[in-house]
Amino acid sequence: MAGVRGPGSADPSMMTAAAAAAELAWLATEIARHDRAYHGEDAPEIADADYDALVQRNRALEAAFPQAVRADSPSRRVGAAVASGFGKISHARPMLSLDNVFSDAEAQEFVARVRRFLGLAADEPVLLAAEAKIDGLSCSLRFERGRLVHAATRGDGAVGEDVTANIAHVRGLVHVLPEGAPEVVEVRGEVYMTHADFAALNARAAESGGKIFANPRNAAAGSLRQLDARITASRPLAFIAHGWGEMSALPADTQSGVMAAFAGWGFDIGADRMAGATIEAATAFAAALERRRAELAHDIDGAVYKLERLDWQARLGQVARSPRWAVAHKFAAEQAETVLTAIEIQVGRTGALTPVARLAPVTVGGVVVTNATLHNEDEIGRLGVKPGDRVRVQRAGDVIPQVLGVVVDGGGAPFVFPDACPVCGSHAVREEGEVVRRCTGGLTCRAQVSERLRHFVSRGAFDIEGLGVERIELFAAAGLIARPGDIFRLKEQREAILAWKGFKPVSVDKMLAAIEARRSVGLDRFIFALGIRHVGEVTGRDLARAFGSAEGLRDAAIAAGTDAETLARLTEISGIGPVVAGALIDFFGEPHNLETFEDLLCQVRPEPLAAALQTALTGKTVVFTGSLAGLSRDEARVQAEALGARVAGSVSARTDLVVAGADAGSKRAKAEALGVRVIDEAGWAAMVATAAG
DNA sequence: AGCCCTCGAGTTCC
DNA sequence: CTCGAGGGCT
Repeated sequence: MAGVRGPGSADPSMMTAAAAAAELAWLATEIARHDRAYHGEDAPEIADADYDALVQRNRALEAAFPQAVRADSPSRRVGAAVASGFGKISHARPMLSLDNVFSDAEAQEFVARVRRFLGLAADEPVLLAAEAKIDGLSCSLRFERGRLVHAATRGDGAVGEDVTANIAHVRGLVHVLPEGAPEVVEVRGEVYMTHADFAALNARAAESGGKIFANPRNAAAGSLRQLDARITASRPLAFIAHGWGEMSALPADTQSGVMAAFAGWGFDIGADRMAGATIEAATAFAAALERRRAELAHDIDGAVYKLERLDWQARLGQVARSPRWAVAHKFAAEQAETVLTAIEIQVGRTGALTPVARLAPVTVGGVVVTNATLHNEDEIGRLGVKPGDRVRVQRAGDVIPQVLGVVVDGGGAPFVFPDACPVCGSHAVREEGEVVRRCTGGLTCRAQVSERLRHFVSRGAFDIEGLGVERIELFAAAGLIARPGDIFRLKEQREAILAWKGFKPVSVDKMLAAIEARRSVGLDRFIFALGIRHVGEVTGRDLARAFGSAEGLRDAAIAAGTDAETLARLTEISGIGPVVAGALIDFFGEPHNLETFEDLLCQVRPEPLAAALQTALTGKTVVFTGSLAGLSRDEARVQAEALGARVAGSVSARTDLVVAGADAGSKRAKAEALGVRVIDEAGWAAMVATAAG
């Protein structure tokens, strides 16, 4: 920890913001710990008066430094919700995952894509930083004025868990940065356990009857996520840095340069790395690493390649889940053989029937696998698998079990894919040209109803803590919940729920508090939660931006059903084409959906997205035409969108600006005919510079 | 018409 | 994680 070991007594008005932030971080952890002890079974550790002193100190600091109030501030928590465990920390920059490649050819393709996006000349070298990909769990360490203010797990990428108290004894990281380090530094890396430490830990556990971990990764995760930080301290964890989040200044202009600076500050950055590599050198590095895999002190699951030039990284930006400037080259997955005992059919929220292979338990890559998806009807045919066959399986990307093919034919009868829903018996049809077969039962199908509710409370949607799949299904089966709005009326059923076996007041109240907290929810989550076909997290966000309110979306979708002009406006939104627009019209055209929607709106208030930065281009529609010399189409689109503009493909009366590159043809002529403003590439570059600056 | 990039929807195991 | 499909280019 950054030297904060107890409640300070300094007068808040005399403190620096960084000192206050550090102390607030400590207070948040400490108060949460006492709350748990108080609400849970453990005996309280401190007197009530001392507890009150902590809370009051927290309040005083927050009053003096309102900008330092934490997302996980004790003063913000509702009642028993504090007993839920770790505090939450919002990442200043999202913690993304990486796109994967599985061969040298795919790695080459990654570089080709980078070249295309940046519009590089063929002879321009693209240099990479390559490093071993450690199999641990990601962690972000935030320093302000050289002091560690918090440590957070990745969580869902946007919000992680506060493990500040748990990293105190982790090897390979520092708690205070040297003089001259930037004001704000977020070092990201992997917390892991070596093979030797893992074996020793399990040996100790075996003697004392403690928990045996399946592999070092699980041991590291289980050890870090201990509510009692003293247990974590006794576990041999280590940290290797691999990147960064928010930085008020960068100590170098290349990936490897920044990492070298981290090493200079005392962080372990790992020995298995290579700077300034061509893609050929990088893949050779990965191949050599794979050969040495068994000799390494810790588990790795591949190599990571990142563009060295940070200015290029910034230009490439990211897609929904991962940056465009980095890729993980995964090693060949471990394989195993087992018997496929049965093929079962699951029903998803859209009614899709998905076949799942039940397998005789087999260990693959350190984990016992018993299930594997078979994706769809065609995949079963392609693989030629039948119940009773001996099959080869692997964990794709070392995670998801996958059936590769038949090793020994078991002689069983071929699997016949059902044409009726196994849950409700309704007809299951396969649309022309589609691969999936769907149950037509709709809301009469129990599986679809509970899967929809499950989607509603899922992580990207309402994300209600304490209300998981099991409880949702239990409440649905008991008739307490039929549609989403009912969740917000559950508090009226408190007594009924408490009468059931296995429901204690503490946990029920915690759940009810979490439900209450979600009466205010982001509009993007709200739209995603509705479960409209073809509308996932990203499209939900796009729609939230475009309409600003749930009612606005509803009205537009209803009007678009009959009005061609509204429909045209809908499909002009980037990412919305005829199919998605049709799905929106269908959804709001269905009286039952509309009722459910209105009912839900009586219970919750969707909040419009925080206003994006206002620039000269916010809300404007831009069209690019002709060939651009300094940047690719893709990059131009990303630039425009970052400034709040929409990029359209064709010029119309609603176009605000046309950027005409060399040899612009009909679009430019049309823009001029319509009186739309036309600028050239240099004019665009200037506009981006001013708007961004 | 065809290609590439994203996204959505399904899945596993801890 | 993987697959298929939608959207937006060329």
